[in-house]
Amino acid sequence: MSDPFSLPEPQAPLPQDHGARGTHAYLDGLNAEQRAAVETLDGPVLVLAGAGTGKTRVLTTRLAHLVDTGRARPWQILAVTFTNKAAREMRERVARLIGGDESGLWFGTFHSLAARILRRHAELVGLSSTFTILDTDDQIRLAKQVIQAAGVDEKRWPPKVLVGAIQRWKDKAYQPAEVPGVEAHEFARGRGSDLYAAYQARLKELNAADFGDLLMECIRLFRQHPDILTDWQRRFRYILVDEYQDTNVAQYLWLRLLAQAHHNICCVGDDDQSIYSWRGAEVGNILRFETDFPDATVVRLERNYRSTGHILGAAGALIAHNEGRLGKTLWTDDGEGERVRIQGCWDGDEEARFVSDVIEHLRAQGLSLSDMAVLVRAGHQTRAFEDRFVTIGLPYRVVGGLRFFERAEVRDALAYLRLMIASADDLAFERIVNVPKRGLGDASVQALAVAARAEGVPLLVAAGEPAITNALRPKARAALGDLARLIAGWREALSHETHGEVVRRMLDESGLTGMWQAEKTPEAQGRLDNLKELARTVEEFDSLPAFLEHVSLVMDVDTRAGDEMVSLMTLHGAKGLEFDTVFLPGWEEGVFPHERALEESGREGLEEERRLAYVGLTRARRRAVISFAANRRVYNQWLSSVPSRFVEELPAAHIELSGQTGVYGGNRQGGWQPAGRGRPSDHAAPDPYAQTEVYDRATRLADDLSTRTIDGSAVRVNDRAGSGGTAGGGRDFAPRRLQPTSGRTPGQAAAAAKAADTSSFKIGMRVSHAKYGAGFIERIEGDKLQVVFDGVGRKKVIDRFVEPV
DNA sequence: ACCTTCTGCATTTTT
DNA sequence: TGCAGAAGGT
Repeated sequence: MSDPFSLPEPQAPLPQDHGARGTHAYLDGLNAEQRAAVETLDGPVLVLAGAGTGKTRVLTTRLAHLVDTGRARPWQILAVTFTNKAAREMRERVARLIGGDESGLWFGTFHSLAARILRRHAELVGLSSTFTILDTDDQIRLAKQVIQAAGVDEKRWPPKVLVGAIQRWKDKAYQPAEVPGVEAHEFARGRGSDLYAAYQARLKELNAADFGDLLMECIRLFRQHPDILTDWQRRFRYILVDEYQDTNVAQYLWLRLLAQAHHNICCVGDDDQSIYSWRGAEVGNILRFETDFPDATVVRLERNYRSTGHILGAAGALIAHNEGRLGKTLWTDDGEGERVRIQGCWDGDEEARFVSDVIEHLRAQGLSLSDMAVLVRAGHQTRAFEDRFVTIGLPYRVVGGLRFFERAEVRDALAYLRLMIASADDLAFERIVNVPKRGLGDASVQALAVAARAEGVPLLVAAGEPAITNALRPKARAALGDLARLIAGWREALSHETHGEVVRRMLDESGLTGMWQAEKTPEAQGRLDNLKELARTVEEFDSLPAFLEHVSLVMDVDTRAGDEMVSLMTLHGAKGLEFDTVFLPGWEEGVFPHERALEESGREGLEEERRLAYVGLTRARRRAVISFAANRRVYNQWLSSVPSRFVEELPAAHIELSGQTGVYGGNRQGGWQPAGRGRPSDHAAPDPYAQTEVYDRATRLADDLSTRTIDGSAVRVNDRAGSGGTAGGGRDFAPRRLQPTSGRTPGQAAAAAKAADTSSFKIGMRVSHAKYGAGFIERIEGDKLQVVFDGVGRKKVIDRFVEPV
């Protein structure tokens, strides 16, 4: 990886055009539309690329074509993606196409590219080129200080909310003075923009930028310094943008500034997959494209290479319920394939059981777990599936959950590193001043802050100056002095030791390692491992600043796919991915579409939810399985719900209903097999679509619950929904709250207690599990064990999946 | 200064 | 329900 602060390379003579159209091998196999999108090199191009229509191929081929025809050298091309993962993948594919010379390409996310530009000219926006990029924690801490300094009640106006408001303003590229009065009024009765201004001022003092600043300050730079803008415009002769439907106003302005001289901008997007409006994305940017670039060529990619006919049919019919689309109809040459399966379940547990049954069934047919994914609306929904998968020992991976660089212990270590690089990073200092504990509480830090402010120096500098800390207790003075000396020592060591060595030394000498070694909790080992991993990762970078830059901008760590595991992730996280089999649970009114989306954004919100459903369906290559539950335990309460309206919107011709027919509509189906596979061998797992067993159990449960714990409204829901002949109880039924019970029924509790004796496992016993490794038993309930695994934490497993160690 | 208890709160999505 | 942050006790 090259130095993040380096300039793009100077221009070099262009190679000759390799010849007439069509002689380029990489163009073979493109369809006519794709080819048009690739070969229309000059002028603005808008590619409306439906799901699975070869969008990435078009983008990468176009990049290769630009280089290959000699229109531009790699470093004259700016390629912008929405995620780091997309950038990585595309870079690799381009490298393959153009044979390795892709290193000069300016390839990355909006934020990383903007940061790169901003570093070059940081002084012009009041920063130095070594400015730090704040994470969310830092932002909130800073907002809190600003709120306190302004004497605003932080109970009524929480820092988190201010950060949210500032972020939204920055998404629209509003400087503090530009925030419209109405919006400024949203926070603290009109003080919003003042607080925003104070926040910005503080950022400059800290020589720091938050995420939104990267773009907004870059725009300010371009606007205030036309000569600099012109340089960059000349530099980037061609611009490519991926996922254009997800760009916000600031990103749009940024692009427009860069492209307005030559108009060689190619944007690829799909209005039907716009799912980030809540984060400031403007679908309108797609519509505006043709207004701002009147001579734009518009190419539609509608031929789908991913999914079967039934899946496309279902998805297409669903999305057709949205208004105000640009309008595309995906089609395929492939066969119809299997219909989209729709399964009603009694409750969330049954739904998880159902999904895991189907997965095992498919696995028994020889399908790979890595080709299957469960896509949920909200992160917490993965939990029910995790519990189930752990219970039956099914390997899975949660994608996009806790991220490495967001763990507390990693952030602490990073704060130390930041201080080694930049003394002025007060936020980092505050984070670690008492981590590990060194007897420096609030009082001491406050006193230090006062003294530092009086001297006009950063906290770290003040801590190291006895003359400044003389007002503090001797003990605190000594502790601060030690801390400052330690950090100074590491910084000095950077000049003659490798940064990897220094980082390892820092972990030990700071006491971070010792702190976690001393901790007896089961998680401690995992945290120590993370710190080791951090030190190892640091060594992959040329320098500490380069590493920190990477951390701030690329929060993810490449999760090794390909393992034999089911993927579990949110619908948002699944954008851009594809799987043979996709499970879409939780299709219930209130959950999906999400109640809050409707409350907050009305019809717009609904349409975005529908696009999310569309994204989910179109992830599937061969099989999509939708499910919903009639009852769900939310917190402490039972919530009864009706199927999502999206279920109803799927045309009968493309779907197949099954299961839970007593609650929601006709039982039309017996068993099924995956299409195109061999005959069912001896069923290792029961065919989950032959649902009589589940149905019986559900009916028993229904009787049980309605007599014991559910009041009349639940029975009404069941009756009403059950009388309908179709899937879906209708959009008229609002979710109904049922009488809360205290966790479980008395019968269940008694049964669990009784069963506890019969196990051969004992509390406190060490056991090991295929996925989680070793741990000790904390609780026993029948055949279920609650085990605290080392480095993983508390999990419930079934006893036959663990062995005594 | 640190630890415990308690309350009160939220539960959408994240570069 | 379960966590995070605040208050209160030692």
